[in-house]
Amino acid sequence: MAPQSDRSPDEGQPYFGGAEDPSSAAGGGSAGSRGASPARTALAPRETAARRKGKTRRGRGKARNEGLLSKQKRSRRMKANDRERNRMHHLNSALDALRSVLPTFPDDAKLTKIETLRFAHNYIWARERGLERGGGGESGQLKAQEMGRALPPLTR
DNA sequence: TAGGCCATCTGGTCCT
DNA sequence: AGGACCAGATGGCCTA
Repeated sequence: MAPQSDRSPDEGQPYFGGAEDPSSAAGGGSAGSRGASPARTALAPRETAARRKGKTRRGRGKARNEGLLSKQKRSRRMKANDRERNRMHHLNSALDALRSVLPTFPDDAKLTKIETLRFAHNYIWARERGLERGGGGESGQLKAQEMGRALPPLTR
């Protein structure tokens, strides 16, 4: 995974002034393919595509009150944005770490965020059950497919 | 084209 | 005062 190094602090360009800010990169995220569907298994990360095109995710329009904000307020906002971005990157890193220990089928399938959380919950649940039954050891190693069958209440 | 997923921005709230 | 956390809004990318 690529923590913050993924994006330089400079990329947190202010957008107060303009609608489109080409200098800012698309987020250093994840995403791509999703679980079960075989068609979505080996896709290039979305961020790459976004960057290639030099697209930006900037702009919400809402508080785009150009120049109305005081300099101090603006700089505070920019800093807050930066922190928020980093915070989310940390969160995503943790999610990636979680993904990496979960069995998926096919192996290279990438779970979405919500799928990762739900699957982790199910996985823990299933393993606990396995241990309870004295299976322990290798029998506790559930395959992703099996996980799909014996799912606890929390599924979608 | 619609729907899903995601990154980012933003303002509010709570905490230190 | 400033940082962390959160949820809503927005818009881009991708797949069916």
